Amino acid sequence: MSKNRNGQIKNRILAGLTHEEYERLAPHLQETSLSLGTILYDFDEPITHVYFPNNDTLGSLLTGTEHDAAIEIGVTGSEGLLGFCVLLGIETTPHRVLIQIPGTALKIKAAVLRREFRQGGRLHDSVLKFTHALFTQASQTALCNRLHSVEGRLARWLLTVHDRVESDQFPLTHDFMARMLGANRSSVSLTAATIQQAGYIRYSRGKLTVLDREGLEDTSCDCYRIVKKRYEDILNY
Amino acid sequence: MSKNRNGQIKNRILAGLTHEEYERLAPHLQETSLSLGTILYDFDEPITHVYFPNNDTLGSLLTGTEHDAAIEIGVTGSEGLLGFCVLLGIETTPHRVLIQIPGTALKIKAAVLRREFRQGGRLHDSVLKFTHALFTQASQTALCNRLHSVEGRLARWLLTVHDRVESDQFPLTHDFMARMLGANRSSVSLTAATIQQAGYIRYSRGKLTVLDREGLEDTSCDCYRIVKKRYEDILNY
DNA sequence: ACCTCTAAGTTAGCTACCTAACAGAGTTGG
DNA sequence: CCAACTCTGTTAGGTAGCTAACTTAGAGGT
Repeated sequence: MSKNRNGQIKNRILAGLTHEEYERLAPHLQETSLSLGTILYDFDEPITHVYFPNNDTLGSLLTGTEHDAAIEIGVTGSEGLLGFCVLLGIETTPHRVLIQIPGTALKIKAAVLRREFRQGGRLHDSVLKFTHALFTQASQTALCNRLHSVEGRLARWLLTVHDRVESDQFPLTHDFMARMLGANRSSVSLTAATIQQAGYIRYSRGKLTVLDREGLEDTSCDCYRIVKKRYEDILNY
Repeated sequence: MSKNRNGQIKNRILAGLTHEEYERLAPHLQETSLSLGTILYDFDEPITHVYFPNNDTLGSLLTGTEHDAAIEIGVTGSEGLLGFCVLLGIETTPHRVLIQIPGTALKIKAAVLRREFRQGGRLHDSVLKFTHALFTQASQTALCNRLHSVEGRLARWLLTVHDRVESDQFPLTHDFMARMLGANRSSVSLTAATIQQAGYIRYSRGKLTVLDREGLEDTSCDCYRIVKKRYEDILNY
């Protein structure tokens, strides 16, 4: 259990709580492992539990319609929490949340967390800041989806994922990336091949390795840099 | 001044406050008229004042980069407030906010509003619900920008604007719509002509009239309906 | 009545990306 | 070791919407 000593808490929101706040929540936090592809929440479903990802885990927030495949509007790792919107005053979520990089998280009942949130302390403030950061991510994605090429978007996306996991290698197929980006699988294959030929990444049958972040940053559209800067400013990285 | 009697308050957040809350804020609220094209906030600028639009006024939230023109990620009318993110724990905004339909709003110092927000009453809860609603709007726009045609997006956008103003007619040029949608002006002109020929709208030199909402709803992508439903659920319309 | 501006109509040519295949290569399981 | 499956490579053909013009038409000012 990553509890008790603050240094061992792998989630940044939990790590930022006061001792008293943490002690109130600790008895209710339960370490859970989240496997690849798990759908934690789905559109308009009620949220009963909230998850604080550790720094090996990544969740994707997706938006959809009845006729379209769902596409990603943002990702959350150990800098935030999954299911945040249950704290904003409504019990359902407008997003599907998918475990993109498997790992562990601390799970808590929504009602318990809401009670602590209502106290208005550090938890409250951190959650609102995180919400703000995630909002900027979604906003920038809206622009990016409209104006930027598959190549720029793919590089941005890889950097965003890489920032949130411990390893340079993670499980990822072209098909999955295409679905997240709302692009065609063949377009992603062509683009990924280009990026691989440039030596920035290597991949094979669902395992992707980041080799050259600088190269990816040059390939990415500006959105990566913009969102990263805002995250730093808002969350005091 | 739309003060004192609750029935006269044209902004839904203010109208939903308790009598005590409203009385605390009232001395600090100042009615202001906002003219077309005013930029209330710009990227990464500090927010000193927050605005509660009356139901004749509409603000656009834009996202941008250095190299691209700014595009819209959502709109806010009398259901919300402009400058909400100053309440989420950081003084700057990631959005440019532009007055799209001119009208009036109640203006208040950010510091005063923040103090009331921290009390944790109705204002607090309403602002968070509004934030949630706006988040769903931005998320859906991210999908819409990626997957839907100019025609669907334009119809969606017209309905979204129309929902938030009193009149069927409002000032709007093709060029402006194109910039909001992140589309080309000529594409918008072609599409607008089609919609006009169908009898759903009429326009001339910057004045647009909505003639047939049902027609527009048929032309729009699903995003309009989805976001409208979520707004109703979240804000209890 | 004329000039100037801004809004909207229109067109030709281009391109990034999509759709829809099929092929090959690695991986897993019986 | 073979079958079945998953992941990636690749290609041909189509198209929505872009770029970049030029044209036409109201509206306002002098």
